[in-house]
Amino acid sequence: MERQTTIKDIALALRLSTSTVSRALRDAPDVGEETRKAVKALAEELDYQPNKLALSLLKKQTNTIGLIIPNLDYVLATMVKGIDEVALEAGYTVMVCQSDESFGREIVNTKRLLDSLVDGFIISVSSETMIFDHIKKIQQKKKPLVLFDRTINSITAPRVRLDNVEGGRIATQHLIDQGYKRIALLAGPENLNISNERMEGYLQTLKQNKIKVDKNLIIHCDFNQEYGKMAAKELLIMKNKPDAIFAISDRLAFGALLAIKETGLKIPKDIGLVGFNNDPMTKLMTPSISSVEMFAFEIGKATAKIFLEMIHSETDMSDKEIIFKPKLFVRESSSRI
Amino acid sequence: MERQTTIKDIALALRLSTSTVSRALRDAPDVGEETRKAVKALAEELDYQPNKLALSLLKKQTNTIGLIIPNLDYVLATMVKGIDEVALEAGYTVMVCQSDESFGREIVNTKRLLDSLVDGFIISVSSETMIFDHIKKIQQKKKPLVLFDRTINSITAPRVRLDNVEGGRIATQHLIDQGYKRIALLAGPENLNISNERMEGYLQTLKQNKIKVDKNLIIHCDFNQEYGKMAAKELLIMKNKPDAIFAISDRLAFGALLAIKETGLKIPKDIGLVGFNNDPMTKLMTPSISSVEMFAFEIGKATAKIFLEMIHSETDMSDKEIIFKPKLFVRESSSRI
DNA sequence: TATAGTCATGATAACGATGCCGGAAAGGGT
DNA sequence: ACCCTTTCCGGCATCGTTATCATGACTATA
Repeated sequence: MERQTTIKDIALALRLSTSTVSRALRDAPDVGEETRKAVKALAEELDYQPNKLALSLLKKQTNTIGLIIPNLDYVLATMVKGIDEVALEAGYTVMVCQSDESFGREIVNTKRLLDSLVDGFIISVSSETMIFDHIKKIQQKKKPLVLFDRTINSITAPRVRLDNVEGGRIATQHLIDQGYKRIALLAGPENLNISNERMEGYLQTLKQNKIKVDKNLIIHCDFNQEYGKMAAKELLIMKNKPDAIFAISDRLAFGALLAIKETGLKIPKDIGLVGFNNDPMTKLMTPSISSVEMFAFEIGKATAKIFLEMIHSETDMSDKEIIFKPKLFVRESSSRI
Repeated sequence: MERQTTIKDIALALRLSTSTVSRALRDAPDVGEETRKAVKALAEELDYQPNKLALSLLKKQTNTIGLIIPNLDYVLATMVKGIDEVALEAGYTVMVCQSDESFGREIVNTKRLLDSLVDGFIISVSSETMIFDHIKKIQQKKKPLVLFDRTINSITAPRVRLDNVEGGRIATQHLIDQGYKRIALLAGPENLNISNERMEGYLQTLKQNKIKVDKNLIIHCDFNQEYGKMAAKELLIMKNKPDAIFAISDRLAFGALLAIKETGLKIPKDIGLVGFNNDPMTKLMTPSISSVEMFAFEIGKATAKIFLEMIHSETDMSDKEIIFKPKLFVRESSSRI
């Protein structure tokens, strides 16, 4: 590791004080025109780069955002891209940590990021997370915190998310409109808000349409193809089996698709299927799968913007909430009219 | 942002010097048993966390790895996971930057990471990158550098990658074994090693099997479903069209699958298809797509391990190269015997 | 009893940069 | 000739930590 040229080197070479060099480089007013030029020329020549560590230590600011996410699937990767784009633009670097859906790792991650003195946090919690002490600790230290996608009600912080209830609603209503009567729900982990909200939309819509809710048609499982397939199989061997499945995530829908194919049922004639996330893969499946778009990239960008606002303004934003409206993309898997 | 408790606070409270406190906390030998206990107790009480910035400044070491990748698709996300796991274990934090397949952004990213004084770099280049000055600059500064997946021949640095020639070979041989005669190649961007190596395997295998190479059957395009679909269409409207397609990545294969379906050709009877990466989605397509597994997670882990070795040992490792052997997973899209 | 050798601790410099204060030199006005 | 302002620059403290050296007290040894 080569020694970096420092302000001191320049000062020494030019017989100036470090103060003057510092001022010259930052275009401060109190510097003679000639010295300024000389300093800049030498800095250029020696490829001088200010040492960010020294600056961060002094200013108590690292220009770094700690981002904690449960995994890197299509949706999250897209959100990360949005966050990254806005953050970079504003001169911030993002440190991404995957909790891998594990509560323990999420805690370790927050601790590490806290230790490395990030300026703040952007978090989407793991599916295991039910205790929030680690998140409260962030707030105790008065670090800016924004929650996104998988938000938490018991934490007071700005949040950016989809209107998941509405998402559940439009998906369910669409299935009803297509004439499906017994609509099953492949729900996600029970403690996640996004699961419960989408389920809420599902329940509301059934009620509005005077369809009785059958609890046997609701199955909770982790966001994973295999589990999706198993859960769907369970549904399909029921005596009074569903004629449609609303999967709370496309990955579950993919699993369900496999299960349905194995039973030999025809989609969308015998059974309808709607997913969630609008993963590009939904278009490619046979049949293509209807899905709810959640504008992941936009959510990412909005999240980063709020974070930056929080950093730069002093006003309390803890009750700020940005909610995106979902949009259903209808494809073959649910078009039988 | 709350003021963190420092070593000075503890020293002041206990009427000790900062030196003593520092020693006590680090379990250095020259400290009285009682003072050590007192210091540790107070540190615990005040929730003292050593300031990493100050340490980094002093030690000229940030325990941070700069990771530059072209995107976050399935393969890269998996590799990142592998890198992350090993790095975290060793006390390193990874700063992930996406170049988004753009040469310009790759340069900006290296610059930023260089500025933030990461301890070294792990890079997989963008598909646009053909000039490597920014990478050479990293080496000039004597920062450890490991290339992975998409490696570069003209840069002397340890690399971890798949045996892509072999990957091309087994895919092609498999198609030949299944009786396909006119095998087309959906190649990636022309300047990427992985493209050319997989193509090399394809060409070698054709020759070994005494099949004449038809250049019209080779189409280069970016890693993107849409392009894959377009390219495949081009192939399928040829007068003397292929009876099999080997796509250099699963995303291209997905596109090709769509194109084939639109023409009404039957897979695998009329036309065979093999992809690359063994994306979990290949299993879910109808028909399921044969694909070459590239052990992304293992490549990620190996990459991080080499990086750590480079950091910790002084020996020159620039000629180290770890090559993983690919494995073909045969599925419906190419099983016609 | 003098001397060397522990042991526990303190003082100081250093990492690289900035911010504040103070001072010299030059110039202008009366 | 004096004072005041402006211009330009240096010195010092600071951020939080560790490393090195110095110091003082006490113990063991001859």
